[in-house]
Amino acid sequence: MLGAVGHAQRLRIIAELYTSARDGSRAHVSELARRLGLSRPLLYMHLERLEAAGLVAGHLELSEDGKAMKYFELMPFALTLDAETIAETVARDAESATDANTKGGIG
Amino acid sequence: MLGAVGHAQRLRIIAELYTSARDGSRAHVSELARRLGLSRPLLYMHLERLEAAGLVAGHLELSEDGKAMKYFELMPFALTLDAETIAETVARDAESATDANTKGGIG
DNA sequence: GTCACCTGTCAGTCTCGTCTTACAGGTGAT
DNA sequence: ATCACCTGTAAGACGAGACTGACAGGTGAC
Repeated sequence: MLGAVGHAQRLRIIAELYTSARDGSRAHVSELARRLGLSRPLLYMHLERLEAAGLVAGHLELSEDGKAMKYFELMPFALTLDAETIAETVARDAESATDANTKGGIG
Repeated sequence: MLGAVGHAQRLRIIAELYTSARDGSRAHVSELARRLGLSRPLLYMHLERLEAAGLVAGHLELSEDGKAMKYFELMPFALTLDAETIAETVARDAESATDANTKGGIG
């Protein structure tokens, strides 16, 4: 997930979604792309990454005139980033990786 | 800085430095590389990045037998990562970028 | 001298992620 | 039919970053 946040464009996307939600307005993908100055395919890719990390959620809606519009909204998230937390997370990941090897090993 | 943390190997390095410090022991670069299973040049690169982000600090010492040893220690850091913080940071960055263009422009 | 340690850096490779271009499909308005 | 919107995906260019191997230099022990 830190990988998802570790990129300037993605931070800009989060910021834009945040301020939009703050204004009470929503933006579909194309509109968002125009505001951020990104191409749509590129924005799609970033949104996929953010969605995979659970930071945003998108759903397709039909507007009044019948056009399909995909709206994205920000998911509430908060995590504290310090050395201790990182150490715990890494240790946990190492354990589960070992488990996977132990239990479901090929040999 | 999120860029520095947004990589698995770097998280492992931080975790290793943290647990080492917790044990009261220190590790020089070569020792660290062996523990993590990384080549020294690679570890150097990651440590540079972490040092540039202010997460670690390294200093060269002379051991009893006169050998040069470079020790790295973890700097205390903690940051809360949520949408609001990100939005503020992005806004601030955009401002300072505009300032830079306004003030120090070439033309 | 040779070996086992250490630091520090450079040149090159190779993978991954970013980003653009282009396509295919759907709707309503003119 | 043509235009202006929208979604969604695939192919390829491109560059940054990760990673390896080799090198130069220093120390103490045998």
